[in-house]
Amino acid sequence: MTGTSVDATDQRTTRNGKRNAAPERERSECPECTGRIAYDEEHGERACADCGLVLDADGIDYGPEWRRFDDGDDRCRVGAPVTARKHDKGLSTTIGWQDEDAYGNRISGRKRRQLQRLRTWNERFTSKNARERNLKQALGEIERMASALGLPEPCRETAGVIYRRAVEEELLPGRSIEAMATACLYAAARQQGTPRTLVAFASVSRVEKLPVQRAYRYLSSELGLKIEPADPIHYLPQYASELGVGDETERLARKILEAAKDRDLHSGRSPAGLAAAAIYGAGRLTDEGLTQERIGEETGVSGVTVRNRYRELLDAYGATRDR
DNA sequence: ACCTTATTCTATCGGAT
DNA sequence: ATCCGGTAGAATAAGGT
Repeated sequence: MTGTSVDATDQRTTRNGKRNAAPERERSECPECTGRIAYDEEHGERACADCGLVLDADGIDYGPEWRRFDDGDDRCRVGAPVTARKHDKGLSTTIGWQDEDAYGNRISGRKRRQLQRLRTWNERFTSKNARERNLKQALGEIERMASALGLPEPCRETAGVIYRRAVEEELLPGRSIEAMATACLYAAARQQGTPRTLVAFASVSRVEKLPVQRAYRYLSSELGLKIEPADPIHYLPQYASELGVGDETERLARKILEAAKDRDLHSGRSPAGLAAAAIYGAGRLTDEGLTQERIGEETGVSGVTVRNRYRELLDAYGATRDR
């Protein structure tokens, strides 16, 4: 398999499957002298162009990190993207199980025996030591649970990355692979904004809830995982389409949430609940005819929570507009 | 490992349009 | 008749010791 024959245009993905786009940096003014803020790519710093005040250091370079030396500026990657979901990052060769040649014809008994031997040895080489086998098992478990819970690919990928870090940091000895794998997936799901409850994980996992909880706590403290509460606005598009509300309502809900954010209504509240309440409140203002019950059905947020939130949200929204 | 605290959920009921 | 708003008690998640 040579990389050069791969169609270049489809391979423009990074390791985690995301597009290679730099996030926009907000253009702002220097708080000291109101000068222009410039971003220094080379040093990863954001600093005032006039007085030199450094606002943000150690930025991440989102640009492509490879170049090509022949003519052309098409800096595509070649080959399949590397994945953290396979214990060997998907780099190793696999030998198909079918006893067929490339044209689908049956192959002779002698060849079959040869293939069988090759498979056996390939297996022995690719997962040679205990550590690799553990990794293989854990990643298999992550895949299994993720499918059971319907978690998307980036989430599984992240879980794999976290698990690898846990292995590197030697967090595994003394605790079950299964619990740790479940905890990794739980963490990844939250990081990726597709959270599931701990109970849901316990139901698909082979271990109880408690060990998973402990493993997760251990993980997040030892690895310093920064898991921030999701922004309620992220839930809006999903909920809006499930409920079939119009663009107008969705836009209004977005405004309501932004107003709420200004007044610190977020702290401690569940993002999903806020999003659901915002849609309900917006629907009320635009006469969408949404009932609390229907919101609850589609979003999994109870009517009580919707009630408690949407009043606060509308108050905040009204107050912000009056100013 | 246990306990505390804030939040949300389920079930339920009275009142309003 | 359906929807809204409120309440009580259980469950949950997260943090502290």
